[in-house]
Amino acid sequence: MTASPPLATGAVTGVSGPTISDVARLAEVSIKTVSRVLNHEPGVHVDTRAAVERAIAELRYRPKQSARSLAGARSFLIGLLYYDPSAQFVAGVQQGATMRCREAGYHLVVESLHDDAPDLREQVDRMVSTLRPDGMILTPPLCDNPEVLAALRDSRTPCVLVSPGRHTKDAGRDMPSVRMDDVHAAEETTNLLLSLGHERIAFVKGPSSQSASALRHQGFVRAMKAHRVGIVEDYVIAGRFDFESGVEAAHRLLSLARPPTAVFASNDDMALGVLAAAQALGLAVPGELSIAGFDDSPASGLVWPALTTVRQPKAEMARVAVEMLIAARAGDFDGPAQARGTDFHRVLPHELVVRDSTAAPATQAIAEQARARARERTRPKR
Amino acid sequence: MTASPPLATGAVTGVSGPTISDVARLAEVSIKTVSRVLNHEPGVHVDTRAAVERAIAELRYRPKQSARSLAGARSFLIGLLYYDPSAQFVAGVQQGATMRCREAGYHLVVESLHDDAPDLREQVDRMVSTLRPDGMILTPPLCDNPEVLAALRDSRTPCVLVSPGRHTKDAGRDMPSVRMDDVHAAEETTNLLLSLGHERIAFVKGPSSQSASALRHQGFVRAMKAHRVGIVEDYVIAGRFDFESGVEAAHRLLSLARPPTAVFASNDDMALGVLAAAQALGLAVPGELSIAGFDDSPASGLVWPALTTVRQPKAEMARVAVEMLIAARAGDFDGPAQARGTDFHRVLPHELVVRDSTAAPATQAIAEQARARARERTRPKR
DNA sequence: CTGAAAGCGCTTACAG
DNA sequence: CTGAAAGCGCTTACAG
Repeated sequence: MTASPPLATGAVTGVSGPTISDVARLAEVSIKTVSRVLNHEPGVHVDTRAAVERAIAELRYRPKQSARSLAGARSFLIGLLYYDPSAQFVAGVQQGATMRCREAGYHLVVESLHDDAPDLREQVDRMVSTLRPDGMILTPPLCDNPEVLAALRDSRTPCVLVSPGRHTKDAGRDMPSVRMDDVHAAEETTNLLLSLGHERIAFVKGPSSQSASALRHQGFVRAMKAHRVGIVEDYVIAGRFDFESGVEAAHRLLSLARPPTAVFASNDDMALGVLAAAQALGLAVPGELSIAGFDDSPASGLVWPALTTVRQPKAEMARVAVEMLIAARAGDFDGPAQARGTDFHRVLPHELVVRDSTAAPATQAIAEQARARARERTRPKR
Repeated sequence: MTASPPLATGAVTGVSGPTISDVARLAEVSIKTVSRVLNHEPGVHVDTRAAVERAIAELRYRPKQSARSLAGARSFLIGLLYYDPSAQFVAGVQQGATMRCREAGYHLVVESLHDDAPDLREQVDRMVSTLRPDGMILTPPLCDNPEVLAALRDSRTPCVLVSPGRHTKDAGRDMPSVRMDDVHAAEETTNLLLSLGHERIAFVKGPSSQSASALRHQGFVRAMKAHRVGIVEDYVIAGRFDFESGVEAAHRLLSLARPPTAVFASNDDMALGVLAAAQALGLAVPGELSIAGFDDSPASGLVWPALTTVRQPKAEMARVAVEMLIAARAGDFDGPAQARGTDFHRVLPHELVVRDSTAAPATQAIAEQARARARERTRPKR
């Protein structure tokens, strides 16, 4: 009811901002033409386009996501589903995804779901049906969860799986994916140890529930066989991808009559456990024991000595995932299905990060002596 | 044009799902009444409400965010702005925020912004005007960035600052905040070292650009003064909150004629650096040197010995932030301003995590000897 | 190359 | 306690 204060031309309600009509009025065209410019549709005269763009800039106009979403087929929202929030892996993926989304005018909605929540399907359903995201990015272990995949399939939401695992019957074989080559990376890491002169190389496996475990072990075996170096049964230990199981593995390995000169732990948390245990036992790393990890977690570069490890292309995988999602949007009802050509399943390059925890094995005498010392200190776990 | 196949009652287009009209029809009420039930408005007959809820359940109906957002004042979207994606701090905040959002029927949109991007304001503007989030959560250092704060203030978007720093003129003194008591936490940590018998306690400061630095240092000073223990000037080193500056600090401290028996590094990354350096110099931790950190980063529990540190209530702060945002929504135009009472600035309890890197100082003789040994090995940095 | 009309699925006043 | 109408700000067919 109060008279509005003098405002710049075209200014509207101070709070809700200019609309497409304001732009149309200023540019002296219809809202349909503004819409065409907004969506980069072809068939707009270059002068008209310029006029509209000028009006948009002058009014600082931004189309409202909710209006576009309600009227059209796109929501400009991409969902990221993950389980362990503290996981470095997710942080890297999220970083890549937000960057690529911003570039494309999309926004990233994140949801942390417990892998075995009773209402998991319900939670996924709710997100999809209320938000209508244009696509979903799934990280392990959710990208291997049949319940989650089924919910998403039913909703016809385009998905991209990042580092998915075993493709069982219910899994996302029919869904596009982005991954790195775990087998090859593990092979390279093993080759590094072999090339340093190690022959007594131990391997600490991950849990069988995670697909990366088998792949990394496979790479280890392949490299050893290629170099005709025997794999000692006692040198292959089952771990759980956590620090504690790395500690346990180290105790078992270092109390052997003939302990290994190098340990390849198939993720950094376990490698950190091996390192901690070795140091606690008085072994010098890498002088008396070489250790390699996998993941390039932040901690791997913060310990002493810094861990040799494998860097996963986390952000890159996410960027590619977002691109696949945006490309697959609209038009094709069965989304990804038709893209099933060359790049339905993408594999991105990784990087072997050689740092300070790996070196040539000490000469026989010194090494034996050191390990004997360690063995003495090893007490049976209670 | 083709005859639709037989479908269950009320079923609509397979892909877009049921609408509020479908629910209204099934419950034999108007859509307005369904809307009332959806929004938990009072003044709906209990029987009517029950009927509507039954219809909602039967149809598995979910209101569409975009339609609610376009028609109403809420978007059911909360934004989280952060800078460093790998930071453990952000991961904890995000975890708490997604959980609380889910409980409240909201969704979390994340945006990673570079603190000194040239188009920072533009980026914030774009997010706010296209998404119209009901609120924004800001983490350091963005919550202290005048440009970001100005953009948000202009857009009239309710904000909550998590762990904001110095309240300068342009800062968010007028915005609600959630934090922990850094001063008190640092005081407690110092008290722990003092109670173990340490008197020669060094302190590694953070960069002056970060507000936590001064607060933690203040807590250290307060504890030392309270116990009438002198603060040796050479024991207070300027760090940068990173691993490398921890290493440097350790080298400086351990090459002193009279080195400290304990080091309180004011964040974990620096404490990890001190630990690595000490171990590289052959010092036993905590036997010959006690080390305490701050943050409870994942790495702090993965090293050997595990670091004594302070756990910040990250997820809790985020939960509270989301609650403040939801509570402040609608009605009050100046949002948070009116809540300025008891809980405009909330302080949440932290936890001192005592682990294995702190112990009583070794007896004078042994300790001196150990440090002398270390001193010999210390080489001047080039 | 451009536009007028209808409609997406809700909430907001307003009326009863 | 309940509902009919209008409208949020866009895109979708469709027409010219």
